[in-house]
Amino acid sequence: MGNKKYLLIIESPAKAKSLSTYLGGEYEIVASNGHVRDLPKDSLGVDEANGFKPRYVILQEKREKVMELKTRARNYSHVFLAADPDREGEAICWHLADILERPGITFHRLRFNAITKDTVLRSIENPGTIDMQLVDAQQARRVMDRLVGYKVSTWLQRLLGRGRSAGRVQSVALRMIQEREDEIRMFVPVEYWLLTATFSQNDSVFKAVLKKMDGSLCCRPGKIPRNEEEAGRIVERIESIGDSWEIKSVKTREKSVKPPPPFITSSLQQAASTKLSMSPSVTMSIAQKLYEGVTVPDRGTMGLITYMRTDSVRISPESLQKCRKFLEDRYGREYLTPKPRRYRSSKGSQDAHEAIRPVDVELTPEKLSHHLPRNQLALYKLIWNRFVATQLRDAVVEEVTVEVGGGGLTFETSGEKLKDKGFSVVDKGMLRISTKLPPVAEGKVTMLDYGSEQKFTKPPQRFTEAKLVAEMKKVGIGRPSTYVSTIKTLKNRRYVEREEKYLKPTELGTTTIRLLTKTFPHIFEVDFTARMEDLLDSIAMGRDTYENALTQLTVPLESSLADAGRRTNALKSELEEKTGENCPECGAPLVIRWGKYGRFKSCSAFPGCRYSMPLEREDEIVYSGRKCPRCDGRLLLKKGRYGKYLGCENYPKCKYTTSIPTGVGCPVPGCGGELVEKKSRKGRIFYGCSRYPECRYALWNMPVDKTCPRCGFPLLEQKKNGLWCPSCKKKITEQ
DNA sequence: CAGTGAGCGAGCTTCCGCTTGACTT
Repeated sequence: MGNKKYLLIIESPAKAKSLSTYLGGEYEIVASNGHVRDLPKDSLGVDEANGFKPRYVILQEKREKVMELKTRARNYSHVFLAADPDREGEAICWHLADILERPGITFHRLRFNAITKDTVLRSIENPGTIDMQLVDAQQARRVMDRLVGYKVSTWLQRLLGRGRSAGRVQSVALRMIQEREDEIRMFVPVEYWLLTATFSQNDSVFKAVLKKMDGSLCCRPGKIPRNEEEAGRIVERIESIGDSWEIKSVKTREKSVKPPPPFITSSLQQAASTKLSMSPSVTMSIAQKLYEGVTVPDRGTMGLITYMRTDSVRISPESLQKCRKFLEDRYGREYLTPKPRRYRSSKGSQDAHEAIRPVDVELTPEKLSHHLPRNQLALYKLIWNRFVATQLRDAVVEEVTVEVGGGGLTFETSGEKLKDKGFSVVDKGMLRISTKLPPVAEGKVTMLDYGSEQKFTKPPQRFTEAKLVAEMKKVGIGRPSTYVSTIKTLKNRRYVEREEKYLKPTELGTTTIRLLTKTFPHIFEVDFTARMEDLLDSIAMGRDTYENALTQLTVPLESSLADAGRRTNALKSELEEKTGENCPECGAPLVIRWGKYGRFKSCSAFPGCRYSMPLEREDEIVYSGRKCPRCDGRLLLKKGRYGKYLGCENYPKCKYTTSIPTGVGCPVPGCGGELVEKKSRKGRIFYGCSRYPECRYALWNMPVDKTCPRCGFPLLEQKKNGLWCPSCKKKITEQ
């Protein structure tokens, strides 16, 4: 205390640390660690009859923190509240002021959206007051989520057992996963054929695809040829043309490619997923470490990146200047864009933070390479590259399109060539270029070869976690701080499962979302959140009131709830599957119902009769008549933490387990084992020998049908080395 | 790149959004 004059409260401890370097000894800086007060957990906490008045309680886990804040605040008559300059931040400030209020204390609201000395000092010279309209908008958001969440979850639990949940965000996310699944299921592949030919001109050889026949497009879905017969007829026509093929045109077109915008939470998760195979949750925890900082020799401990939970692509002017200076020194002025390239944030963005960028461009990934763990370095590099690329000039790609004609048929091929590296000078991988074409010119060509290929249109892919986040961001549900936890909730509730890296709905998930969309058609759709956001904006702008907006928003909810209440029993019996069996105790029909742990067989006379029986589950299915090699018991298909496996029926007497056989023998000569499906610690499926650890043969994909040219040993396919012989311990290059 | 296992249940837990450490899953 002593020399301190003011108390300043901010959300994050890491920000508190940086602030203390800018503000002199007059300020005592404390972090609130996010929200400190919320609606009570164990009751609705909203007085609907009284203007939706909320009742708040101190968060259990923040009791100590609030005590600390109160004690500290006692020493000051001026308290600065510096939570993020957005809706949630405003509410945090108001809750804090409400808690710390006492005679003789004055609160000042600070708003800065980048932690630089300039912005912080400027905002401290012009402090404001708490914006109650913005606070009301947040309260309306909070209360609406509570009303939807608790009321619908309670109803859902009557149908599907305890623990089930529904919410404005999670249920729409589940719906997106389900709708994608439905599309895949409904998908009808369309057959089409590609007619290809290889041509040569002087020393150049290239492959082209038939594109037009007698002036109309072909070789694509819905066009001719649609089957083998039609393809055959075109092949005949190609043959009849003989050697009168000619390159009709060689067109070149230059296109410039802009660098992608700097990272925000969702795009960082997406890029880390595709380029580094990191899940969104892993990405966020690594990013958190980079943000909190690492110790760099000679520079002490410092945060390496700006805040990682952001939806803004804004870049602070200071860092922009520094970045451009750095790039000028490194690559020369000509590599820079003439004017700084700026990006505009999308609609619905709250813009409280900057984009995710390196705090100091001078700290290049190379400089840090010995001070960071590998995964942190990889993520930092991704962020650093993406940031500096924004200030570099466009790349230029030359696209060459070649048309070969003969007798009414036109073949086409194209290739790309990099004319100007532009921004990709920092990382080649930022630009994807298709293959080059050899040099050709208009005039005669020879057809060396031709053929036809059967193709089918492909169904859309399931969402990866990162793709789901990208989609949520696109439609405006969820926030940077909640993307990961929403997915986690869907998994915890057993609504979705991960298969490989893709999300798919479980039976429970499908049942749940069907019930919800049917019963609450206006709540669990993307438009509901959009409408809510519009109303929240109106509150913030003073065009509407808290109570009015909530009244409007609860109309569709209440009418659906009333309807749901009336239909509960009907829906409940609809969900009950008949078994055709009768209860052994009372003779009433047996039905399948949903319980806490999934479906089970129950007497329809419940609660009069309490007979119940577990369903025959997957783990009770005998797996293809295989016997346990230790005790001759039957092997059962089980589901464990690491996926499916086979276990002996005599468990726990016999603890034999093995993985799922593939029916393919182990290729190691004289081994006699069989390849089985396994899951690595990271969850990836691979195939290994059933005689492990005596035989250590293993591979990522199903056996490659190749043997070592030196010793005849079956080859492994390795990501790093390609084909690799485990016997010679050498990399094999294919001939 | 290598592990795995319970016998319940049908109404009292559930939401979204801010932040990090917390110990026993």
